[in-house]
Amino acid sequence: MLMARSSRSSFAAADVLLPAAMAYRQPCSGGSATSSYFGSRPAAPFPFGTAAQLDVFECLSDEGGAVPAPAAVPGAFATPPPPPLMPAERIVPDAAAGYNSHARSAAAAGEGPPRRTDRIAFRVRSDDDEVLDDGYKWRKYGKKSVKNSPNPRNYYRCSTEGCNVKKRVERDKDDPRYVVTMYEGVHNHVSPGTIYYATQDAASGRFFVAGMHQPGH
DNA sequence: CGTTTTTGACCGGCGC
DNA sequence: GCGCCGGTCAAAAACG
Repeated sequence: MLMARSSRSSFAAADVLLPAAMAYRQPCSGGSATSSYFGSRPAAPFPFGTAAQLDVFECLSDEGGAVPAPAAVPGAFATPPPPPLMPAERIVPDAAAGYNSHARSAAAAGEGPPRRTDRIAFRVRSDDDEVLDDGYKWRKYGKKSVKNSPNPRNYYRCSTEGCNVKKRVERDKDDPRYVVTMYEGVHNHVSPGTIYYATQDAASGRFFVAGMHQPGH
């Protein structure tokens, strides 16, 4: 079967600015593009452009459920999954519930204290592509149809060695124009296509994290 | 030729 | 205990 690979998401009109961690995806040809399962049409070179319509519907952790958006990383490394900088436009209870359920299972699976994981779910407007290209390189390792959705759920793992970040992607059952992406874990490396650096404002002491695409990469 | 995708099987948790 | 369900594995195929 011929699969379209390395196609990129093209999203509808922008509503919300994307978090810095994912806002700048370089259109580097020939590599490191997030693999795509459903997408098959040519897409914009910049999947996000400057922004995309995005719903961050919940940020979950094993410690106490919903947590506020992760603080910006005041350094250049250990870039977290795309942090929700914007308030949720809409809560998607089913998907969040499913994720909570999984969190419980994961915690119960091992003995001892529940492991700390960072879980974030996004809901992104995407008419024709399933995969949210966030600058990391993902390897698909599973696909499963889920009970309450006509759409299959796809499982991805960060293909960088030693990085155990996972994400699952499924189309919103209530509104097929949206794609729900759930991240689990924190990358222990920099995005392959992106350099992040931080500068500190002398006056306020605030850090500004910027993403720049690496020249020639 | 190395990497990624595909897909059915397998496994563990949970509810009944 | 059993069946359902979601998540992962792994071998083969496909792709660049």
